[in-house]
Amino acid sequence: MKETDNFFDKVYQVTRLIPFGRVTSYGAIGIYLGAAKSARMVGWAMNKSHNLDDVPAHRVVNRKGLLTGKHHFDGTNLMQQLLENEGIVVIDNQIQDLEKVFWSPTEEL
DNA sequence: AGTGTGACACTGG
DNA sequence: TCCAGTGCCACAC
Repeated sequence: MKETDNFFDKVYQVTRLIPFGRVTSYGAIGIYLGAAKSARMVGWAMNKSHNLDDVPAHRVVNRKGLLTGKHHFDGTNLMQQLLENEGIVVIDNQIQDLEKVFWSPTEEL
């Protein structure tokens, strides 16, 4: 077991804590982890999260609310479907009313 | 030990 | 608002 996974583990933890019908950005998670500049790492962690089914990566999007990782999901619009299923309006991989569904771990967690 | 890479974020034009 | 370029950190090879 590697303790170095702490970073990734945290990412998974926060991602799992995302409330239903809410989304967050990689940067927000990075800030919460203390690595705001490593927002890219968060995405990498998500890549590994594919191994885990407890990580709702579909609730994690970039700062623009764009489903950048959708392509990485199932290769289809599964990510968007999941978000819409939670009441989030997604058009063309772009989350609508992002301000309303946005969830900040640093503020609400 | 070094290089390449990435599901980003920020700034400037 | 959008496009392009830059910085940034941590992981994989």
